[in-house]
Amino acid sequence: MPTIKDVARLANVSIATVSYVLNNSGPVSEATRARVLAAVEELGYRPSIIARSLKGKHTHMLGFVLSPFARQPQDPFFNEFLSALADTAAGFDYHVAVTTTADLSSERKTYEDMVRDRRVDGFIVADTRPDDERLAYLVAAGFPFVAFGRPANELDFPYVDVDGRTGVKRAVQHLIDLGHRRIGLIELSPALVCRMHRRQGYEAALQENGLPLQPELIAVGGLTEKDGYLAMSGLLDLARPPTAVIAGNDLMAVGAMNAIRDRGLAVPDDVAVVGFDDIPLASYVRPTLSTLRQDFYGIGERLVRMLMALLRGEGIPEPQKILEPTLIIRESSGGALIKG
Amino acid sequence: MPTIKDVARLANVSIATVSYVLNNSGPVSEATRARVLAAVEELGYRPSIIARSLKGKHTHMLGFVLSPFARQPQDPFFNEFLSALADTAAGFDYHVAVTTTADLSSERKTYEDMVRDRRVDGFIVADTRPDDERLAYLVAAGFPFVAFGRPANELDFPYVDVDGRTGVKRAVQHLIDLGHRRIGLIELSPALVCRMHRRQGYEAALQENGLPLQPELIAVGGLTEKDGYLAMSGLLDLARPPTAVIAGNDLMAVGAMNAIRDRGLAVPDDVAVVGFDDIPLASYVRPTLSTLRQDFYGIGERLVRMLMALLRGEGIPEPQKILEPTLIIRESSGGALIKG
DNA sequence: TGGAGCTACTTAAACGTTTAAGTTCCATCC
DNA sequence: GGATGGAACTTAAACGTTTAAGTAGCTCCA
Repeated sequence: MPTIKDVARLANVSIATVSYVLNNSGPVSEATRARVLAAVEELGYRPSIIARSLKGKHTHMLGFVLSPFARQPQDPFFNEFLSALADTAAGFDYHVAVTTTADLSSERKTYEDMVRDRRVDGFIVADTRPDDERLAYLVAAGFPFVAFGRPANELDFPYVDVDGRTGVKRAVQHLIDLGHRRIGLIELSPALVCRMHRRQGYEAALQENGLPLQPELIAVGGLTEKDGYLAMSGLLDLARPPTAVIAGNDLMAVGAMNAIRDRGLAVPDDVAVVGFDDIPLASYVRPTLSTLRQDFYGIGERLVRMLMALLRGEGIPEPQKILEPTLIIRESSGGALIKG
Repeated sequence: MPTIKDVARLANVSIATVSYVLNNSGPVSEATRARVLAAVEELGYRPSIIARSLKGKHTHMLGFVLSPFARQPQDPFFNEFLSALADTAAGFDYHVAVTTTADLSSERKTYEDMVRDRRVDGFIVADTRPDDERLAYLVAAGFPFVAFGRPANELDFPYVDVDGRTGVKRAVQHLIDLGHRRIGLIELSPALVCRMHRRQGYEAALQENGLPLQPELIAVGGLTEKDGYLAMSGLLDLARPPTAVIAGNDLMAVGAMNAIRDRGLAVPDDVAVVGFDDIPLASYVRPTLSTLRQDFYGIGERLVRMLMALLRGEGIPEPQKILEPTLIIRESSGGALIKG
């Protein structure tokens, strides 16, 4: 591996001049520049980012820590999101370092270690939580980061979030328009901030349509297919079960569909189902799943751009961006039938 | 951020002594050791891996490049696999750097860049291919790596692979035992080495049972649900369609099930289906999918251990390890019915 | 009594960059 | 014609480690 010294020797200049040429950071004559560049080419020289990092105080690495939730291999969000992170970072000559945490209790330590070891220049944090230790730590430490999701409290940091309130409201309206009056909600895990906004959208839609809020129709869900299955089973055990249900994510929606079918009932004829996310599974499953689409790739891309701006000390145009999810009507809500 | 100098000053020793204490690499008296350790503790000192890397020539980073195939967000393999990589690497104080490539043509360059920039100490390569440029380059460059998948040619490197031949053979036998005589095969993309072994397993099983090999029952598949759907549609268009089919992966198996259902036929009564992988989807889908389970997490873990041994210059106990997939019998093959 | 041979250190060079500070040379100006 | 200034360089320090080489002091033995 040739170093800057080899280049300098070959081009008959000092290493400083080579550095100036490479970084366009000093006055160099055209002739010398050409000579240096030729030497670089001939040797196939590439500067060592390690040496560069030692001087420059940055690692050209972005950190992404898989939360104990996201580590559940069922969660396909992470696939598309991480591709977006890596893709976009590459455009800035950055890479993404992925880490895991065994459990919630060691999570904070993982972040601390990454910061103290100066492994990364900044973090992308996903799935904000109420009382989020990660956010609290990073804000307190003044370490650069951006998040997918709003804070539950008044912490100030750049984020991108999806407007779950509007999304769910729209989905409930869709079901109401189809004639449903008893609409259930299978909630996301309380460990996620976005659960609150979705609940608000549910309540707002009922209220606007003069429908009563019936607490028994709101089921504590979770994240996985099994969570959705169990929650739906509970709803079906009700004296008067709902005729439609909205799930906190597609995985739980599929679980709900399975629970409905296992009771000998049909989707959407007996119970209509709407999910949230639009993971690939939503279109594989039969009946295909109506859902609220989140553009995970686009969100990841936007987050990296925000973080890069932050690292460069440039201003972030829209430091707190809320995106609208789009309602995708497929078979499971029965909406397509009405239209056809 | 305190440096080794601060520790040395506080402990009243030279920086070399601090380094010796930290690395257990020199003779130090107990008293001095205690003093240094106390100073480290008091300052919250952590060595800079960057400075360490500059001296030591290693980055404590492992590289994983998402291939243009795996980047298809449908592919859930990558989820579990990457978690395993990150988890296991963390145990060795290593991290995983994830990169993407836009297309096949730029893939080799991505590896070259990572190597020349000394970004990582070694690579984990997934999904080996016939004429694999990545493997050819890494072997030629003498850069440390391990692979998930065998080479198609005679390249020598450490790998873990799954015995697709035995797996598929067992699945075909399972279908034959259930009475099937016309068994179709929806193949994986020809871009994957493992396609060949699975085909061999298919042919071997037919031969052992005295069944003729009927080329029209072998469909060119691919990777996605859609590929499986199209391939199955083609098989169903045959004058005498198969009564059972094995797909190269679960995604295509689900596509095949959807194609069968969309024709008004039933799984497994009209056509039995077996997949490969056992991704979470396999148990969500109805009927649940019989499949050959690959332990992606275990494979990732093993690969990292192999790579670490390689980097440390230790010998690798089983440098070319073939794992057996296990046949998971669920509803889609009709096998559970017979048992019940 | 004067090494030899240890232990327990310290000194200083090295890793490959960036960059502040210095040097040389030449053109320009009063 | 000497000062001024700028262009085009070079020198050397610095980033935070590791480690080879050096040194001081001690014990032990011939």
